[in-house]
Amino acid sequence: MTKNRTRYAILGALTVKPMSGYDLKRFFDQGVSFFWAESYGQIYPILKQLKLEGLVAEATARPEEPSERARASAPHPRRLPYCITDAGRAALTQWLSAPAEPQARRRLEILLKLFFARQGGRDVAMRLVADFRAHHAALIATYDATEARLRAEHPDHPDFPFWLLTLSYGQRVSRSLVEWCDEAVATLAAAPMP
Amino acid sequence: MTKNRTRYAILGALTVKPMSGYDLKRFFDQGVSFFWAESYGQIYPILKQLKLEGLVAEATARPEEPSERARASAPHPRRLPYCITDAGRAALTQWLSAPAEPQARRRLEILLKLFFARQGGRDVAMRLVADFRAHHAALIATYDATEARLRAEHPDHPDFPFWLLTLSYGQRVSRSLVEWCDEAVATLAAAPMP
DNA sequence: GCCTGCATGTAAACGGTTACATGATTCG
DNA sequence: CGAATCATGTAACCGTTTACATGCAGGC
Repeated sequence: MTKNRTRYAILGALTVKPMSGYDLKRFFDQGVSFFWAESYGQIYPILKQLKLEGLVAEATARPEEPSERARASAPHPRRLPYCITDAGRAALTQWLSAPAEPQARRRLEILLKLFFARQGGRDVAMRLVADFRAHHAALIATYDATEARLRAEHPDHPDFPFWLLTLSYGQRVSRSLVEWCDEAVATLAAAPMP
Repeated sequence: MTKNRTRYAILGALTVKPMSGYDLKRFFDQGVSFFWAESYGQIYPILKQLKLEGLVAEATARPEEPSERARASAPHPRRLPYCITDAGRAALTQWLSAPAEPQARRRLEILLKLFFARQGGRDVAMRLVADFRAHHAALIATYDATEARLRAEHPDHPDFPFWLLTLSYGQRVSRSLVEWCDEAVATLAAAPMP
């Protein structure tokens, strides 16, 4: 319907495996946090809504068959996982087919600050760039660590090549930005400042 | 006070030259749109608020001295420019000194789609990447054009080096992403897909 | 006078985060 | 038992976009 992308983030996550709201939060926090984040305030209401629309359903753990009474004995359904339905898969692939909007919000605070950096003086600008450089250097380290872990643990997962691609995106961008920081330091050192 | 960055975007813009709300909108749309955007719904209310706080003031065009009666004869003040005050400059430099938050929102739709791209099939993924590549190739062209225009028209502006730096950021990132797209195409071509 | 564009503004809706409330479970 | 943690949920708030309302200026 709308341009709500959280719906599809959840639907996509449920193609990996059935998950509860809590699981989904962990998935976003630990799995894809560097390019996508969700909060409980989004997850639970939208999960409920997706259920109403029939795009997800309560998972009836096929292999273990938890039995009706076991389920009924839990008054407040704890950790009830959802799975994606056929209709959900259809909605997901339809969204996948639509062109991705390049970037929802263009707000790069570092560039806004640098654009006006002459007002703050050279030292302030230098520290700004140094912090930014350190941030991306640290990001590269985590990307590399994640890649190593992935190659060791899930080299045969069918989605493995796609996971590597998202990591590669982060690695390339952060490497570029480290280089950009070095350029910026040189420029700032040479620029006439108050 | 808060983490409202629009305030500082406006204050910073007013260090370039005094501007009205309309001018500010054009400044963001035409000047820095690739890394910062603002809408009227933000600009006018915050401008009013900044005025109340004494961080900006109605510009009393010093050089031309529009005279009291000329100003009074305009019933609805048309295109009334604001300029930054000393207090405004102080607030701006204070904000500049604070470390920049790396990235407000982490939502890269292209990566979310690619992460689940196996669900959509190879062709869909390929087109996704192709569109993304075309987008960044076009961006690079506009960056290069802007850089050429800047070098021709404002090579002596004191902020010129900083403007070039923001452009360089965009150029480096988009060039990296074009390369990433080529990697992605190769990966997708080789990956086993439904 | 009338139309088009300039300019200022605002109301409503939206997407999202934060902080809190609540109950259930586990373990010392 | 009591404390910590797990898990679900929600209300309030915030920043932002969108769409619209208004009114003035200049040209036909």
